[in-house]
Amino acid sequence: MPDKDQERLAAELGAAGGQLMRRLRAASPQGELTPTQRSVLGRIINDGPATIAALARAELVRPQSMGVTVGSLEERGILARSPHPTDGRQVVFSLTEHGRRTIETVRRAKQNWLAVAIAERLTPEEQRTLAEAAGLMRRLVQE
Amino acid sequence: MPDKDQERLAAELGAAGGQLMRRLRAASPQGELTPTQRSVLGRIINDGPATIAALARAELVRPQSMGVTVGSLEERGILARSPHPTDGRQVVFSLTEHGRRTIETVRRAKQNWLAVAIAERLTPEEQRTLAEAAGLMRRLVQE
DNA sequence: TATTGTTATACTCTATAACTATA
DNA sequence: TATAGTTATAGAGTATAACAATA
Repeated sequence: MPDKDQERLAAELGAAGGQLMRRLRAASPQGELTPTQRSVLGRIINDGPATIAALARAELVRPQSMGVTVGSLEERGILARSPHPTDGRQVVFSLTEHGRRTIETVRRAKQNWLAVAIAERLTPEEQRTLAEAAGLMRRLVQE
Repeated sequence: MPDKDQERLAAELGAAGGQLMRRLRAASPQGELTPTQRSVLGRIINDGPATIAALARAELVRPQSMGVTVGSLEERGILARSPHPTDGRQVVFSLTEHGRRTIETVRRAKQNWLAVAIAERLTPEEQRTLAEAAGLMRRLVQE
């Protein structure tokens, strides 16, 4: 059973997280990648090509929702589909060359508001705290 | 200029934050309060009655967007409007008795998924890390 | 029967643009 | 002219439900 401090921390974390996400979305205008798209692409970059169902499980969304996200990335030529070698139901998505270049561009410091803010406004120790906290947040959302 | 570590931290924080917010939204079904609504109510509880414009500035959204959020809370009888004493343009929103009771209910541990997860799955030191990180996130989003 | 993916529909959150009323 | 609020419209992200194809 949570005590007062833990309830307050939950409220504060939710509010701060919401602001951070809003800020991130606001900082990715027009043709750029949205936070959701970046998250999906980051996973494909780290773990390799993946199916919609696998991405949905990893990102904690419904397959239909992931279908929309992946579909928009496919439309933009950032992801390309290919059939699964043995399972005819599955469709594997991988990064295209154009996608790889797009991501390189996005990762450039100028476009990357959050990375700049972290570098300029947090001490190294605070950056370590934040990195640790990101891991803790990952642990909390795991079912 | 951010280095590789800082860029990676930014990406990781964005991804973890996104998952946390999705999980929070999924954990507040039907008649409950959404994270955005909770954030606004928390601010009114802490700082007292406020106008739409003031809430919009504090929460980093446009006044029109805040108008939608506040409007939905007003429809549900959680917030009530009253005219500003001296400025005829402004409308001040405050918590109703029904709103106060709603929030009490939401804050009960059973409904509060995140508080329970924090209490059960993080050590006291990890909780302190997370609390500190929430403050850092607040600082980062400040313009 | 279970899983993968698609299509249709709807809700929340946020945005921009254009307007009215008040200062 | 500037600020507070409203209304209209749109887009992103997510959800549920119903379906087809494959395992």
